[in-house]
Amino acid sequence: MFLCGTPDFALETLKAIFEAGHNILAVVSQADKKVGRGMKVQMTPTKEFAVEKGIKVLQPEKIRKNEEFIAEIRNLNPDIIVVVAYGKILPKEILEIPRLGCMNVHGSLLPKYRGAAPIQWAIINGEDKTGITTMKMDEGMDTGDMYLTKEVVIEKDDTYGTLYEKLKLEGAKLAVETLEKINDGTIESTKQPDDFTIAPMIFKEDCKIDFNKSAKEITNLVRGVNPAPGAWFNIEDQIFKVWKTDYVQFDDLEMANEDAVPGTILVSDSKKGLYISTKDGILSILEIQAPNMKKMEIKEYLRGHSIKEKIVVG
RNA sequence: CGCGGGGUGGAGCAGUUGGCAGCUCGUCGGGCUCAUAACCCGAAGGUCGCAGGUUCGAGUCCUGCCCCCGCAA
Repeated sequence: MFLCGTPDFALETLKAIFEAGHNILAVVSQADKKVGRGMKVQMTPTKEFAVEKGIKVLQPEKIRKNEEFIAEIRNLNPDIIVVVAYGKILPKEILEIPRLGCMNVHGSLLPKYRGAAPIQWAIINGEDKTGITTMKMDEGMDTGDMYLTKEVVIEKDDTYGTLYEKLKLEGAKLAVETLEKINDGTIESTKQPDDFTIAPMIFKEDCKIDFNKSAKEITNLVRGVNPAPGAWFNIEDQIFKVWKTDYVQFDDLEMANEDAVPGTILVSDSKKGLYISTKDGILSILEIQAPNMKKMEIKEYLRGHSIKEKIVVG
């Protein structure tokens, strides 16, 4: 067999398959990236593991019309190709090479949340559950026939980061289970229902806090993009990132003015915290990051800095 | 040589045109209160990252070095 994938989400599955005793012919990863301060080149997680275990690593810059790469795969003649968070769509000529097809592990309950950022969007939309789906790949974006699914509950305090960790583990387990059943011929793939939704890539603009939404929706956004890239808003032309929030009702807060324009700083106090009005409910900022500073608990931040009350932000 | 910010009492920060080193919180002592993470009074605690330089005088200006952090998913 054969595995394509880059980040540590894929690494978990790679490890599980390796430990289950499958013969991994090669690992395909995106090119190494320059990361960190000083732009040091760092190996991708899957590559690092492969190198350690002496597995062949391929890092084609492009895969479409890359005859050399395609010939290499034909030559290795895998029974199946497993793809996890690889970041590129495989062309038909590659999909057709393995005898048992290509299997993909996706971080949602398909057909919901097809696309690049299923985990983030599930949280942003306030879902109470999501999951993992394994499927037989076709040429579309997460449109292949499904093999197995596994539900995962989204807890109230789950963030993109914590949910990612949970799904990573479930994904690895489900991948191994699916592989075994495919191998035994004890599984059928089923067509996806028609009511699909798309989870597109998330850009910085998507992470801007809109105080015309409810405090609950904003909190879901904050959870969904933590730890990256982070929700943000402006206070007097300075960008502040927000890492943790909660929401309270107007009744719960003294001095709260229900008529305040959404985005008004209602309370800014190093003992009480930072509260901002929204269209529906009050947003309590719990963890903030000012420009060029590290993340700070809000009360800690307000001890050294002042944010004016009554002003409107956003 | 990727871009940028910063090192000031225990914590988070101010510090203006170079001229007595400040603020909020915490800590300690005392007081008030039925009571408090409340309130009042008082106290301790700083080689202003390191090394040079300019100056009558440097946290502040110049040079070199060390360390920390943010963005580049």
